Amino acid sequence: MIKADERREEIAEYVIKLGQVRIDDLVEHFGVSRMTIHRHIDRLAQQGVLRKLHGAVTVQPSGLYESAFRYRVTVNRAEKDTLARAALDYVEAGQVVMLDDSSTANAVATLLLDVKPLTVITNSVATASLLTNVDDIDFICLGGKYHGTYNAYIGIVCENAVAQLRANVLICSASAITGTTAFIQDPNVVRVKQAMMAASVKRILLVDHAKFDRIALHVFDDLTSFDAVLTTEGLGDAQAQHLERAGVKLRIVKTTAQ
Amino acid sequence: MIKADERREEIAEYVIKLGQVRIDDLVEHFGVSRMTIHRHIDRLAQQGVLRKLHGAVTVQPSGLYESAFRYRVTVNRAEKDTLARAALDYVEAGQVVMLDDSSTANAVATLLLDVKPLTVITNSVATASLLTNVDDIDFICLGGKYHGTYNAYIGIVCENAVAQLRANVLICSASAITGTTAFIQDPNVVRVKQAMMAASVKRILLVDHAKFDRIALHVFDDLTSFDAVLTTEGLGDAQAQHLERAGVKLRIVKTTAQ
DNA sequence: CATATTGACGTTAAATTCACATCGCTATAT
DNA sequence: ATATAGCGATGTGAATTTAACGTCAATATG
Repeated sequence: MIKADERREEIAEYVIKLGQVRIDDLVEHFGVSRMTIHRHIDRLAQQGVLRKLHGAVTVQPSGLYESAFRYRVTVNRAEKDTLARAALDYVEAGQVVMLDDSSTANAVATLLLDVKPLTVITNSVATASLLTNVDDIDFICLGGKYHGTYNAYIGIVCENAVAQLRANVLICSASAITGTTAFIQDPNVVRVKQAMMAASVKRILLVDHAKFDRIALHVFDDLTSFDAVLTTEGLGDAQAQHLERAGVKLRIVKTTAQ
Repeated sequence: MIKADERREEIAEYVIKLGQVRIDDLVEHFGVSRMTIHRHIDRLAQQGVLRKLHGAVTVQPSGLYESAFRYRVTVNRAEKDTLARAALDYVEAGQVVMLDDSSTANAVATLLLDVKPLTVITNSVATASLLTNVDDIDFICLGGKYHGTYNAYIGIVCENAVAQLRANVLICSASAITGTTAFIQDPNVVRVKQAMMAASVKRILLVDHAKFDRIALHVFDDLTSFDAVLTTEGLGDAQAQHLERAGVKLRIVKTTAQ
């Protein structure tokens, strides 16, 4: 288990060093079976470190080191993946999808690689580097002032850019939920997200259950504004019923053992 | 897929070396069918590396292939560095600097890391990843539709973003120069660059001498619109004098042996 | 008109996935 | 202490999918 993680890290470093490597080279270099290499790079690709081609793997275009070592940090990855997979139900090929700068939305982006063709819009740098140079995905980056804390572009430039666009569906997250209100910590981020809400026909909110009964500094929006609020198991039945009575389109996604 | 990539690279090198090659020669030289050669060069032409004639292929006449990211030749690296170093004379700490998506401007960005504090604006993905998370550099990314050929964001979203900003100095490049006119291959790129011109107080153009006496599809601007036009040694004296008489603020930068 | 180019289709070779077997380790019960 | 059940990582070979290329007919070009 630890050994596999280390092996993956070795593979990632090797690929990052060479930029692009053939699968057979990896097989030879690491002296394991082709199947094992596939399993490793599948996982690395899912984490957004590498990209799988046919017969070869490449590194993600930008943010190399960062993403190379980010895959260790993976907080709540299983829950994020679960939510992300469920979010795919709201996306169809050919649509315009807007993603915010949350790590949950980034998880959705990795899955969107299989829902082509698609136009994707985001202000997240991590998501941007996932989606550049993907065939059959038109990618539009929302510019703005770079903010390292969020690894995203925000500010008035970003808000104005959003206002010029329209998406079929917005997939986003929030910092905290209390009652039927979603909160965000940073006021500038709130403005960007609100602009995204206004620019999207359908709006999906992804929040793991741990975000409930907590507050953050700024009000983002009411849960009833969303066409679906997806959360993970662990929300009390009473609370779930209360939300549904208040008109929230709640959907509790069961964690799928995979 | 990887094999085809390598084959395409071979073809590109072969054509670049010979300048112009007949399709049948490629068929014979690589020992594959005519259809396959066509498919390869179609893709290379789409990437802007080659140009298709009837029965033959040539290299893209305007040096566009330099910016096709995979084929960005490192031959002119020294000249770009020379120009970039000279461009630093026009930047002071504390200013707002705008950079276009040229590889020359990207070279400037690497040097800007030592001129802090600074605010930098660009639409180049390569430059963006250079400047994120640098202390004392405020970075603003110009969003827009991602274009893999230039590895940059362009389009109307980008133009509008530029229009919201003002920079002390713009540092940019062009595809080709004829007389006192600077050209760019892609019309959408032209619009972004023109917006950048309008948004900057001072404008600096960096072009190596090989760009002179060549044309590209679209007019960018007149050389007299720039506050300085920097180029490398190799421009004829007569031509230099002619440009200066026409009012171009020309500066020929000597290559520093380093 | 001759030749170049494109498009549709089939073939082949290769890569990838899938189902299943094995191995090694750990935890737990006897 | 030993046995053994469980889990994860790995390997194997067949089945499936995908990419690359060639052929030929239809179309476009000079």
